[in-house]
Amino acid sequence: MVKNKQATQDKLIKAVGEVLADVGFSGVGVNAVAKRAGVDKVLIYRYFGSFDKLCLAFAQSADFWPSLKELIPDPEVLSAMGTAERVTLVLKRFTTSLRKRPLTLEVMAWELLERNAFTIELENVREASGLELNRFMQDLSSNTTRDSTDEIDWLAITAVLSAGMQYLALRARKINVYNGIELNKDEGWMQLERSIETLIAGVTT
Amino acid sequence: MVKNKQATQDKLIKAVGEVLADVGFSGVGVNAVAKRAGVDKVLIYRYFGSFDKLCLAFAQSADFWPSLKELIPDPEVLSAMGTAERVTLVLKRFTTSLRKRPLTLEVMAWELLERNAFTIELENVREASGLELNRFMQDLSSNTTRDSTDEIDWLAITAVLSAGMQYLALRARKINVYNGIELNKDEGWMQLERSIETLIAGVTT
DNA sequence: ATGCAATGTCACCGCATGGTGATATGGTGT
DNA sequence: ACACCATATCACCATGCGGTGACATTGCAT
Repeated sequence: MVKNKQATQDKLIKAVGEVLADVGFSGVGVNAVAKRAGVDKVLIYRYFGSFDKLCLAFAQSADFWPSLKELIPDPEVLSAMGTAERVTLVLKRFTTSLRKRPLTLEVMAWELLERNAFTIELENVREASGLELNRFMQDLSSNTTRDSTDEIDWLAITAVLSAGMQYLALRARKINVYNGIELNKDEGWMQLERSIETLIAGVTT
Repeated sequence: MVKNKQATQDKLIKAVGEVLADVGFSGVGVNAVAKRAGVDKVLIYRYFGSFDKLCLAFAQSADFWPSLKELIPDPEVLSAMGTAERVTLVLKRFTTSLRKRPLTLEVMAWELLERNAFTIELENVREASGLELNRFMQDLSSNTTRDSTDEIDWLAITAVLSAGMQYLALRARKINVYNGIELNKDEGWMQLERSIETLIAGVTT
């Protein structure tokens, strides 16, 4: 038995993610996490105060949500595009980033059912990130030559489309088909991407 | 104490819905449902075999999912429209019908996290309903004069858009704002509907 | 009215959960 | 070497869960 507070804390935080990944949200609890960390559960209360606080620590530690620079590593490239192409590209990247994060998806699904430390924390990160992204996109737009797309409600349009891709990413975890689209195959997702292209392109013509 | 099998079964089935509505999915269990029905939980096992089967009975009893004739009570009106208007209208109706069903939304959210009697049954109903709807829409289209919209991937487009509205309906239960859209106000939803109009109209021009 | 199956009640089991107090053991400064 | 405090362990509690067997009551056919 080695005694090292920091290491134990880290083990606990890591264990939350592992349990979440292994057995899903329903298995995430004091006993399971402590067992997984190979540590007594009482340490959760000693070091984090409560289980919720531990969850919160985990939510802050991992990169749950696609960061701005993950979505837009190349602002100068984007700024050379028209609004439609730019929005399309970012939506695609957003979807891809999301699908790469099984833990985020698990918590996002959770978020639709319960409000707890996890979901509230993710919510905060997401809101901040969304605002940042919108601001960024607006800045890019204002640098672009003004065109016929100015009076379009991009906020609402991206809301519907990003919500759609999020929902499909969530469903894909459990169910393979939605409305005839095969969510378990890349072909299905390409089909969806093409739809987004078509939809957004149509708006600007 | 009155003895009436049928009445007791009905009480149990009804209680599932009440518990689900009151405390959400996490409270749905043998004990809570039996208590709510004012009946001993052993009767669940006697009459339904298992708790899952009771849930299944409930899922089948309620009108969980918008029926075809709820979405399209007026096929002759729709058949007089162009494809774009028709798809738009049905999508709007679909959204409205969904938002009126808090229990369905609860189970749909549940569905993204767990597969159980409830969610699997709803899944079946939904699949059947979706197929029926798609077939119906296709029939309507074939009655319409052929136009430039023929080669469009309507399946994928309606998938994205309906998925988006579903996700937003789910989120609206817990969180009031998404990407700047106020999901707790009718104005927000009208904004979303207008986006759908714009998007679909754009595709066909 | 009587007998008996159908219906409903109750008490209990094993198990897992979140949470806590007393206790043992390791690391560290003197 | 010792003492001491932070660190970690263990045993335990109350509670709620799904599930089951033994028992009481009702209603109905004879």
